Amino acid sequence: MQSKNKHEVNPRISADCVIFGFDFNQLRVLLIERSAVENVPSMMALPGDLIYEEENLDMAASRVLKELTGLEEIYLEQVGAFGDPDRLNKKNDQLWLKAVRQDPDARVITIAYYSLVNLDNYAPQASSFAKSASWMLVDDIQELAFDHAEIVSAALKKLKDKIISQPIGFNLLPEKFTLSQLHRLYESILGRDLDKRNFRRKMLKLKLVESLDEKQEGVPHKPSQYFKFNEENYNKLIENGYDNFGF
Amino acid sequence: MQSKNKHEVNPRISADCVIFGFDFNQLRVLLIERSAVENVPSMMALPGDLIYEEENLDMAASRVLKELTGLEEIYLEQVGAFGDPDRLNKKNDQLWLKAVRQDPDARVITIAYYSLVNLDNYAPQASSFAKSASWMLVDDIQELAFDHAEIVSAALKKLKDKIISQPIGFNLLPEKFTLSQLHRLYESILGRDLDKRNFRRKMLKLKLVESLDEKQEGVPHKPSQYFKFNEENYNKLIENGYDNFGF
DNA sequence: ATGTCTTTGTGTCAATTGTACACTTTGCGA
DNA sequence: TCGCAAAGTGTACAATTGACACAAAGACAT
Repeated sequence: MQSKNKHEVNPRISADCVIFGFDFNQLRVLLIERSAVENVPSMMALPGDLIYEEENLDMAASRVLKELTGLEEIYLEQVGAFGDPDRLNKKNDQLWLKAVRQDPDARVITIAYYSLVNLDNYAPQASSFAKSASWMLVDDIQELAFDHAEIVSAALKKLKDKIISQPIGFNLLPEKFTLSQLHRLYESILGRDLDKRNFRRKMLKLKLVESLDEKQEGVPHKPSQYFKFNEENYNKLIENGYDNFGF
Repeated sequence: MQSKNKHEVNPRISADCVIFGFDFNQLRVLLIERSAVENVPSMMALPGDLIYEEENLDMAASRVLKELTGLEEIYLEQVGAFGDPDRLNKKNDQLWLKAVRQDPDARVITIAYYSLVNLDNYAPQASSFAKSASWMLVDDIQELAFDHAEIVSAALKKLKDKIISQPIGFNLLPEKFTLSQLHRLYESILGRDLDKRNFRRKMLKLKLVESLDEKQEGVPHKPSQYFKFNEENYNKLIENGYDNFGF
């Protein structure tokens, strides 16, 4: 590395979080509403914050997550860094920054993360940026503030890649769940239909799920068996070098 | 995002490159020698530089790559951001920074990239940091400056994941190559043996390689057929949603 | 010219995995 | 008791994987 010269940039660094949740039917992302200012209407954005001095990048992302959802020890994975010089330069983004920020022209490089949370555990927090957070359907997301739509796409792509090689989907479900729910979860992440029988066969053969002595109650149809994730078998599988859950 | 407060950090941002090459037998990484100062012996490090004002992250990595190798339009992929507050705090790293840098205590967050180059095209450049660059065997890399060993590991992991789903390995080879070379390339990246016949069968069935009317000459054994990568068929394959080259 | 050396290049068979597909079961509620 | 809605289940065929061994080509040395 070279010593400092006039070309070098002195940017601010933020962590932005793509927080995925699953409503038992569709995949959702927790977005916050960026306030309206003057002629700029409000707009959805990813939660995020600048990184603190004593923090590493993962800690910053965890902090954002905690402030917004109250959750800790959540599955979290880095998506990557987004740092185009003009990533904050769309017209409305500029107007908004000028109205709100002390240094609206500062370059901001963001480190993006995605996390998987169980919607049941989500309790909206009264943090400064959580004024109006909402779980948007991934498929409905249109325009977002800054380059956040691009970040969501990258996060989703990463999630798709990951979920076919590691059963991280369990993080989106409660401890007990039905195979139909798990099936629907995989379909909604991958964006395509999966054969029900083949899906079940695979999950059961790998022994990643374990049947509980409990069934659904009060549903107007045949009640479903509950299952739980078998972490022990999962660890055995990956120890033995198995890394393809292949859908 | 919130407005600035005393906790926020004002780091410098660099791009570091893990440049992979293949010597037809083993996978190598291009490292530079960090100069010795006072009581700190010289040490190998990744090439990198701080990011300039008008540059995006990919451009910074390309620039580092060009300055060191003279190469442009090279396969380049982001590994991720490395930003632990203490990533520059090992004792020797601190001493070195104090001897060399104007602001040795500045926090530096680095965006790591890996790139794949064809060793034949490599011509050492006389850039400021390229004084003594050398292609080290990946398997021989021991201690590196800062957290660079960790970055190399992460890059290699990413490369392994990628190469089994996309045939990016061709970037490490000249235009014409033999199937044995390609075979050995996959083995050296994945770190395990692959059955020769099964490997050839798969590559040929996918039509990713195309036989040329040319054979090796002057080798003291049966000469090998030359092949080239068939990009057209590759594009057809991925258009049709095929994403598993599966080794 | 003959033999040796080294690497290339090739086929088959069994096991596993993927894929397509339809009907019965269960419990609720009308 | 009937209808409804989702759960749960098996089979047959195709495709892919994985294991395995020997002949062919050319260079070189004798």
